[in-house]
Amino acid sequence: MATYLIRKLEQFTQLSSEDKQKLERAAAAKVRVVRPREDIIREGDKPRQVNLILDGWACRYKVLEDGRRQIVGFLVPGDVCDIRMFILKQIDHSMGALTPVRVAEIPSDTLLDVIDTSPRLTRAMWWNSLVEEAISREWTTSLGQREAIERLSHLFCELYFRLKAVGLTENGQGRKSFEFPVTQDQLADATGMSTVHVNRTLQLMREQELIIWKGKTVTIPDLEALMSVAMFNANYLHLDRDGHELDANEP
Amino acid sequence: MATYLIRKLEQFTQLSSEDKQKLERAAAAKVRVVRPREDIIREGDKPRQVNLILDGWACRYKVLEDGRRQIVGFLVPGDVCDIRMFILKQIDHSMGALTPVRVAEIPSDTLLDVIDTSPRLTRAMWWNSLVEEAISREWTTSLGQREAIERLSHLFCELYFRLKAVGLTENGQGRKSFEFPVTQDQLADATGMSTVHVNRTLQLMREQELIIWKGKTVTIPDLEALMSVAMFNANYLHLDRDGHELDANEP
DNA sequence: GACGAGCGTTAACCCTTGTTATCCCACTGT
DNA sequence: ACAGTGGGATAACAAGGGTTAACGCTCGTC
Repeated sequence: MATYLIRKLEQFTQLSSEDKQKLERAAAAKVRVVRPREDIIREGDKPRQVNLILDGWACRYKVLEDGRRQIVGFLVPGDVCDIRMFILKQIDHSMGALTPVRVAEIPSDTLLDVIDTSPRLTRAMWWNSLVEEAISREWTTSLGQREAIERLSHLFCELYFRLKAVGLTENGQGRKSFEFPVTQDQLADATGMSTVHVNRTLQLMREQELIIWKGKTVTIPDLEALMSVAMFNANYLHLDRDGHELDANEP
Repeated sequence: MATYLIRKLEQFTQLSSEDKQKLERAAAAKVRVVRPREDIIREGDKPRQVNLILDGWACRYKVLEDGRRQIVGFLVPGDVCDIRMFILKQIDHSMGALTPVRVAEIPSDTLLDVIDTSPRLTRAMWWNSLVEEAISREWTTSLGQREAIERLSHLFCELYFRLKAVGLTENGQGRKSFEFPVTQDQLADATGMSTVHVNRTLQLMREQELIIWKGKTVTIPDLEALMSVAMFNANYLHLDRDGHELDANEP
């Protein structure tokens, strides 16, 4: 159940089989299914438990008074929606399902207990939330400095590396691909662009063979080219366990 | 020494005098002075200690390969630069002084010890980093959805509330003001706008009497008006200890 | 007292991106 | 077979904001 989370945490540090079992048990407690467009948590809710994405895609988003919406992050399998938030009186942003999503509802106490009894897990969960913070800063940088094509390219790079870390990418004949069940509308909300301009820019990216996007599958024919356009530097994802360098050509 | 940090944390919870003394002692250990334009920490550095801003203004920023710079957050007195980062191998963004800054260098162990021996402080520090995350998401929202005048207005609102929390605002004749030693250039890097457009937009804001900015002092003649333009909702700063509502008219 | 650095201000022009409005296709339910 | 809906693709036009290039003011320094 918690396979993806475990895979992700193991990017940071090796977990003992005991640690893994603890996570598995915690995630197995209660599973909820959320349909597309439904919220997993809504801004203003009081945090009661911690939500772990088991399957499907979701996003964090904020809505302005006049209805404008900004997606501030994508949530993929293995992502924990709201760890540590239980010390706040209310959540300051919403999380909504983009596809059918299976969520494990872990009672705060259970998670606290899991963490308290394993320093290694504590560190791994800290690492995880530091990475989320770093991703948020990188989004700010993208929205502030990168222009349309760079911004989209950067997002595809980010998602490729994150999905690779949980084993949700494929690598056939040097072409990397992954499931990407997001509409252009949602992509517009995430990149701060209009739908029309997202579409225009995607056409351009296809022309330049930066991505191939058919149905719900995105293929990256040349990751280094995409990274170069995006000025993507994977350091902020902190995936370099044991100082081992990230390499675009590695499977 | 740690006065501002203590004031900030007390927005979240009452601290015992013992807690406060612990923080004071930790902050008194070693103080470094950083000159304007110098870095407090540079991207790629290995975190060795935790830096607490005692005095002055700084910012977090990221630089793209081609030199474009995005400021991803402002650091004011009482802000902790890099708590929790010591579990990472390297820092993923730089922090630079905007004015002369006095920084307390707190050894990681000291801080861990302080936190470990006081659950209340632990929670307060957690709360603090959750607020920082929330601010980062709000910046993403601003850059993605708010247009120039809204974006600048929002930033002034954020800074007003943050500075109020540490006692660095004044409130004479209903007009709120604070020291704001930031150049239009830096404001441009923070809002993802060009310097020229920052200037244009500031002129507009002065015309509409949203702000008065003379020398290094910003005055807000009508906070509610500014908040309205910015579509500012202070919830994300989580300053509502004991469920007490935030009110623009309160001193 | 002259000079330059740093910062703010303005104008003219242009380009990236947003807006509005169609049209098309694939899917779904009846 | 039909309409309805959601998603994608395009075109024409408008506008917000970037770029470039001046100019001016206030310091601090020699």
